[in-house]
Amino acid sequence: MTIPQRQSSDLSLLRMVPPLPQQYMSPASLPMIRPNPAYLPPGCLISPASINSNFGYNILPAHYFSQFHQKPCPLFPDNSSFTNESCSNGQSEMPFFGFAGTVWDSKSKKPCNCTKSQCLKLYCDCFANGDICSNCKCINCCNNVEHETDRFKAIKTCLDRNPEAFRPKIGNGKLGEIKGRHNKGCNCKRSGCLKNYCECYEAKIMCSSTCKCIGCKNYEGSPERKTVMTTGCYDDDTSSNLLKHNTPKARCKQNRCPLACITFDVIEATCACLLAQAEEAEKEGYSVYQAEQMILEEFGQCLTQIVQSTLKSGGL
DNA sequence: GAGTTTGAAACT
DNA sequence: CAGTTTCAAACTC
Repeated sequence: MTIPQRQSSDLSLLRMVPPLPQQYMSPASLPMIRPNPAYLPPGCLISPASINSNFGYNILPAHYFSQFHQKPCPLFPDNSSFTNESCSNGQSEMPFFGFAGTVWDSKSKKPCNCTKSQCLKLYCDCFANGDICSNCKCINCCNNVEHETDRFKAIKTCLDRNPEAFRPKIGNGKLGEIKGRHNKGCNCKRSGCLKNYCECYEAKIMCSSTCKCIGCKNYEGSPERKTVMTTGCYDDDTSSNLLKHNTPKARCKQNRCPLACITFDVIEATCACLLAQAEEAEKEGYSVYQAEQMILEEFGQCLTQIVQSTLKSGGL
C-alpha cells in the first residue's frame, strides 16, 4: 500500500495531534520550558516534577487537583515559579498540593481495607484512583489530609516509576487507546479471566491482544464467558483445561482474527489513503455524495490490499 | 469471619 | 527485564 503525501487542507476531522507529553524535565542551564496545556490528555493538569525545585513538570490527573484545591489555581504563575502563594490556599506547606479539605463523596467509593501499604501505594484502590481514604477500614492510613506530605511524595514516586500510573486502565479515548480495552492488558493465569481477579473482566470488557493471560476465556464467542454472563458463575475445570495456550494473541491467530494483521501502521496507512481521497474530492470540488463514494472505494481497495498482503505472508 | 487464591504492584 | 515478594481484593468454606 502506498501512502500518499498529505496535502494542505482545511479538512479538520483527521488532523494528527502532537504526541502527548508525559513528563518535562528542563536542565537548570536551560530556560524553563512550559508544557502546553492544550496538548494534555483530557482531565489532566500539570504539576512541578520536584517538590523543591522549579525544574520539570509532571502531569497529574485532574482529580488530584480537585481534591487538593477547592479553588482552581492557575497552572502557571506569571513568573513561572511555583510558590506557596501561587497555588495553595494557605493551608499547605506544599507548593502545589495543599489539601483544601475537599469533602469526599463517600457514596461513590468502595472503602479499602489496606493494612500494610499505608494506602500510599497502588495496591490501595483509593490511592490508585486518586482518592483520599474516607470511611475506609484501613490501618495506618496516610492517604488523608493529615499526611499530605507523605501522600505527595508517594504520588511522585508512583509517577516517577510510571508516568501513566494514574491514568485510567481502560482505554478512554486518548490518542492510540481503544475504548473498552485494557491499556496494559491483564496477566491472568488461573482465573480464565472470568473472575473479578481479572482487571478486564472486572471492567466488564473482553481481553484483547494486549493481554498476556493464559487460558483466557474472556473473549467474544467464548462458551464459558456466555455461561458466566447468563448464570453468573464460572466452573473452572482446571483438569480439563485444554486451553493452556489460549492467549488472546494465540487465539487471534487460530481464529484468524483480523486484529492479527491490522496493526497500528496499517490503520495509519489506511487513514492516510482515505484522507488523500477526501482531499482530492475537495480539491476537485466534488459533491459530498461523490466524495463519500470515492472514500468508500478507496477503503475497499485498502481492505483488498490488506487481505492480499496478509495472505502472501501466511498470516491467514 | 477466617483462610485461601489470585494477579497487580513493588522490589531485587 | 525476568523472577520473586508483597499486598489487598476476590473468593471459598
